[in-house]
Amino acid sequence: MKLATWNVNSLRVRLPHLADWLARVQPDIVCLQELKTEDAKFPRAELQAAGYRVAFLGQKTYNGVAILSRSALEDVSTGVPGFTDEQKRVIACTTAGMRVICVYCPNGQAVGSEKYAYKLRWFAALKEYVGAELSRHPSLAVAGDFNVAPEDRDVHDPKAWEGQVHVSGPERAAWRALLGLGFKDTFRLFEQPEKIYSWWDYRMLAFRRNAGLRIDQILASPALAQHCTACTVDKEPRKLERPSDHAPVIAVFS
DNA sequence: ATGGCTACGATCCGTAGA
Repeated sequence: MKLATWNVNSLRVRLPHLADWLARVQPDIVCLQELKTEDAKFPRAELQAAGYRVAFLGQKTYNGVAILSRSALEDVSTGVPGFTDEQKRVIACTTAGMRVICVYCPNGQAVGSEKYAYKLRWFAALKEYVGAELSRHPSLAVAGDFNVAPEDRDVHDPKAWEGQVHVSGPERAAWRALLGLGFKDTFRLFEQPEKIYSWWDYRMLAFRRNAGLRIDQILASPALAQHCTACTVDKEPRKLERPSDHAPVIAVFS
């Protein structure tokens, strides 16, 4: 069973890459972020033709999340209950015997900015939400673009990034608070090569230099993590013409 | 040198991403 997450940075632009990738990798469940697409323009027919049921929460220009699954999607919920937010960042469903929460966490722009404060508020609300969900759904995955590089080894140049947004202490503490609920970062359940990242700036030849951050993660509840047999980043789509700036992350469960 | 790309929705530049 393969569960993947991918920030596609415009679903309409990336649909050919996504379709090719689905055919090649054959994931069972896919969490998508940054659709940048209104629901009316969601490419439902194309994804159904590829063999997936779909649940999505979109908006014009910004944000937008979706879950694709080869199995039925049940009990779809959107947003974080009790956290009023115009930004479409969270969708959840039950599928293939597990609960899946797809998240597009806020960028935060710059430490100290209003968007940074929003990011921290948002993470606090997410923690309450996933904690409550965990008690109801022992087999729970939280997958997406967290916009946090949890440790220095997730950063190509920790010195240059020190104290910056995505790596600041409060952001990392907010991310670690999710692990405090019992979740595992599936990528770190396994021995990994060094310098594995999931995002590279479009500028400065960052991908060629592997100047990236590992900000996309698949978190698994204790019961689910026991069944995780692998977690990898698939860099292949990042090598294509007009790529997303993020690469997919794939976790395998027995 | 605080830029460098890319996507979007509005024009022929501004906002945002990370």
